[in-house]
Amino acid sequence: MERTRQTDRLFFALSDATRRDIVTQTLDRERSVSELGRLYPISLTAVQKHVEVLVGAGLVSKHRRGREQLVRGEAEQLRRAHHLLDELEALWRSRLVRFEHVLIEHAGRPKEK
Amino acid sequence: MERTRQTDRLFFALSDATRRDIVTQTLDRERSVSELGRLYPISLTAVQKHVEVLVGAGLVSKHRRGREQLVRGEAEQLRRAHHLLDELEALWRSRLVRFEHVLIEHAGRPKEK
DNA sequence: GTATTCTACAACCATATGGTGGTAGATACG
DNA sequence: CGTATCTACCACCATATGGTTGTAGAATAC
Repeated sequence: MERTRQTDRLFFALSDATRRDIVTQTLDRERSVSELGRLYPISLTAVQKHVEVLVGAGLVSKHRRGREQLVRGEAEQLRRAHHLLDELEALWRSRLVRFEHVLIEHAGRPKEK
Repeated sequence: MERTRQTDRLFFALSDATRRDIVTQTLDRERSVSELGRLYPISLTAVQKHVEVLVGAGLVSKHRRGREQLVRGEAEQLRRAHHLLDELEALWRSRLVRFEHVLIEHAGRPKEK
């Protein structure tokens, strides 16, 4: 159930274009919050909030260097999102397999009108 | 930009546990809205709203059969979500590759103190 | 026919979200 | 030192979200 909330946060964090871009921008090299702020036409406070959402989802991490706060994209968590989708698909597949199994069972018996 | 909004909707739709479960429940066989309503401890109206969000994201489709509205999970769109994550990861990889390239360039020169 | 079921839709409410501006504390710069 | 920069935090606002109840219309069941 805690895991569920984490999944919620992960997908929610990915549901905003600015946040997705922040992840992209910070995957190759760390960027300070104010540096990120210059990339978008919104206030620095707004960017800070987006970063906080991403931190909560584990998609980026923050750590201080002097007066600035460096943001780094966490590729691991991206893979986790991937894995979660795999699980959904796997769930689907297992259900489909069961469904086909039922079909086969039925096919084994003479069809009734 | 329209594509971006669609991506927003897709991830947002996945950011709620009830909605994810609805997708799971409707992937193997169609279920009516009221049938889904019995699965969760919330009002039928709330379930209807969740279904609408999923329809907007393309994760399920709805079609009438008599008085009931059948909901079917769309595995294709799940795969699209998968693909979008792949793109994010690819973006990350290409950036990482560039970064490593820079490292190699630097390694080619004598280190300065 | 009447009654029941399934759905849609409207109104409403509490909270969350995404944005703003302002203030204040650290840190770096000249 | 003083000043500029970076960040955190607070209050505020508009809108979205997730939930409720209630009403009404269609299709089915009896």
